[in-house]
Amino acid sequence: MVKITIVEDDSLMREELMDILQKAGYEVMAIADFHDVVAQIATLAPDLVLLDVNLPEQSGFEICKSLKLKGIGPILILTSRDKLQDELHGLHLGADDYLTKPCNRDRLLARIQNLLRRFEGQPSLIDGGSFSLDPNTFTLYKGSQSLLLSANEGRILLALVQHRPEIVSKSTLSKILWGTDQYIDENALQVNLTRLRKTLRQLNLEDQIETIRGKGYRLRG
Amino acid sequence: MVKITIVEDDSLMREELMDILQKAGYEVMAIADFHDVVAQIATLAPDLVLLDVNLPEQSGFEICKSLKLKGIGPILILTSRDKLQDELHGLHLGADDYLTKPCNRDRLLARIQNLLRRFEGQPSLIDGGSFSLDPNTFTLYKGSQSLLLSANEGRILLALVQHRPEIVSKSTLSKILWGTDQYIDENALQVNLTRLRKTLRQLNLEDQIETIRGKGYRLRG
DNA sequence: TTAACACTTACAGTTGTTGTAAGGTTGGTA
DNA sequence: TACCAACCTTACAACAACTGTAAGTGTTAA
Repeated sequence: MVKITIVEDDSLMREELMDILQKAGYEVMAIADFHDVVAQIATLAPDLVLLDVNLPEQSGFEICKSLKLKGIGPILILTSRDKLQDELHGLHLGADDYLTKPCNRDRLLARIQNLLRRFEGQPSLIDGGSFSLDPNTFTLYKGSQSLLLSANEGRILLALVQHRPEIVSKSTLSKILWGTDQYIDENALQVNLTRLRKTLRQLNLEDQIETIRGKGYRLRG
Repeated sequence: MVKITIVEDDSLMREELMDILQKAGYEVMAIADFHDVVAQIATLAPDLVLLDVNLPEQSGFEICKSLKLKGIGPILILTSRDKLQDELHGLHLGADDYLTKPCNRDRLLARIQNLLRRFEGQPSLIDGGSFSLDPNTFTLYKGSQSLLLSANEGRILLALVQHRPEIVSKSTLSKILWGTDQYIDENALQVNLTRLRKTLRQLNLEDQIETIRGKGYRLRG
């Protein structure tokens, strides 16, 4: 069941939206308390957020920005009038789509469907700053390019991405590769790092991995 | 340099769009010949397509659909009036955003920026209906799951996806795998199909490939 | 200058991918 | 029901990719 969270202070409008969405088969939750909206939404973990920009406590734009920073899903912004400034502002803050009130039922549902489709089929890639990594198949993406990492390359890079931008010790990497940090084969690890760097060179990402002498490795950014 | 391709038959409008985009720092290319637009765009490999739906030769919607099937995106659709039906139709065909003409300069640029940002980190996956395929690494995605196909498996599935839902003949597949349809090794192809199906079973996608006796294979949907 | 640390390259064992071969199953037709 | 062509499955060996080992060459900081 697809979950949608509505953030709208006008109770009449809110009821109408809930009604439309529920009849369309969505599981709808509305925010009633406008303190700390971002935390509430994060807890609800909806598949889509319907966000009015005119709110009592906090600007909808602020909320939009915070949600995007937390990597929370598609956001459809609602605004009362066709304010161009509002629209531009919202888009720049990372809103995924924009709709003016009062809104046509079919248009609303079409926009929502479109957003959900866009995000649903998307794999859950891990953000590495200037690239993304599929943690499952170790497919590496940069812009529209993609390439495959071998199992060892992928496991090392994944560890680095997950700890970014902190240092990952050799013993940690050793544990990841061979399940133990007891008897580290320093050289084997080294060879695998060389191989990873060589592969990353294909996407001009070689200098992303930084060596911290005596400590380990880390990803820039 | 970000490349944008404009598909617009009204030369006045086209010039204006080109001017706006060039002044904004984009590398702009316009389609002049409206035969086989999709192939032209594929060759240009733009970072974004600005597509008018009212075209002489072929419907903009058809082009939109074909582009999406080829994994080319993002697509910003232009339409003359605020036709709700056009908008809904476009969104359902996978357009990524929608704008009415005549369009405000700032709004156009904001929409484009937004689309580019959205797609920047994103890999260009090809939509296979209930799954997506990275045409480069042959990584297969379904929901949040992903797995890797071998080279042969990937090439077969890619061909099927690109022709969906039409039938792909054995000789076509043979040409894709071995560069020739002259001396088809029916059995070798068959074995590769069995292997692909077996792999797809892991994501419950096995029955996606349908056998058309005497003709070839096709993807459902 | 030196010793510890970091990096590179080549080689061989292992694993995964692919075409071949041989036999089984299915579906339309008489 | 019996037949045949089309389709499917499995096992095997040749081939390519990945990985650890070994034996070196650079680099850094005291």
